[in-house]
Amino acid sequence: MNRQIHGAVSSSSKPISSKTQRPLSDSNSANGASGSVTRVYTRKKRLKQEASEPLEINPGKGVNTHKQLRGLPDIEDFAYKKTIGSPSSRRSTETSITVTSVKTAGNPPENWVKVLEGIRQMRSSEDAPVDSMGCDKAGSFLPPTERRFAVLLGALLSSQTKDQVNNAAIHRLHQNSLLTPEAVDKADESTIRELIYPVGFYTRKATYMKKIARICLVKYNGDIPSSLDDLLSLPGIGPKMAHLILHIAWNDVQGICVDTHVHRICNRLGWVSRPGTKQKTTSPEETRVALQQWLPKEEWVAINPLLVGFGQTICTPLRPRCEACSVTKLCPAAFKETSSPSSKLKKSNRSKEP
DNA sequence: GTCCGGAACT
DNA sequence: AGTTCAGGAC
Repeated sequence: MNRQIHGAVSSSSKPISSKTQRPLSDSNSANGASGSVTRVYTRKKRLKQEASEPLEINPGKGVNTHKQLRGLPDIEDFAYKKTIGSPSSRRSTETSITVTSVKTAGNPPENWVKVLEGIRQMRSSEDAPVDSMGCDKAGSFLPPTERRFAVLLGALLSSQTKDQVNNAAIHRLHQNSLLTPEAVDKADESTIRELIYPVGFYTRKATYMKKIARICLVKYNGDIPSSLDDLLSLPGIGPKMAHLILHIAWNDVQGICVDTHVHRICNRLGWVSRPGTKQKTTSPEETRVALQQWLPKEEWVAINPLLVGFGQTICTPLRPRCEACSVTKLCPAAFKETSSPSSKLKKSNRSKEP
């Protein structure tokens, strides 16, 4: 039924089931960091200057990354934190911009429309956790700037976390007026950590939240970045979340939000492969680039919730329920991963699969 | 490749 | 008890 952006939504591949919360144990309410809120950021990895070509992404919207970050107090190091735009992501972005004229850079797999329709049908008859929502609904009641910040936080917190837990955490932050960069910047990290618990990796995420809040304040005037590269430069925000945030917060589709489900399913369907080969792609990023080569842009946003839900209910990572799938006739991997007990032995035997 | 912090499988 | 899963940092 409804398929919203899915959001960072339950990235949980686990079949539904509930049971998460657990009382906040005092060992988690560590206060060791409360005094270190303004700690000095350690110098991070150097930007891997592939400085040759000028990067032009999202013209008109983006802020020019490196230069503007240089010389800013405190957050300076973040400018160099990540490799901004690997060669592949660069290419993909360019592709996305020209997609209307090129339409499809690569050859679409046969029957992809039928497969997609089949999956849509299956999805409409089964409920998947992904339907319950994630960061796309975060802060929908807030004014735009605050809503965007809430979306960003929702995306950050949602990974490895059930929607319900994530939503509850966002709710607690809101109750404590901690959904603005100003407030988060002022709050103790330990306070934030306790409020967001038990989202996955809450300690790291509390740290990221503090850093992100400061960056938003200093560099983006209290808003969140609006370009892909600037989002990627935030700690804790990688390709998956960056594209998701762009979609939801800015309604800007620069790329496909590829998570582990999309990655796995596209490979099973034979929709993507390593460039120039027939081998499976080895990372979600590689999958994203390959998928963007041929999938019409109109499908870029919908593909994520669609495949995530499908991956949670039928095309599961382990023992996919091929018997319940309506597109097995079009799937090269159908019935080939019927995990049998001794998965160990099995795995080594089938190192390579069609 | 390991870590993070835990849930949910086998 | 051991393994798998998941996004990102390092």
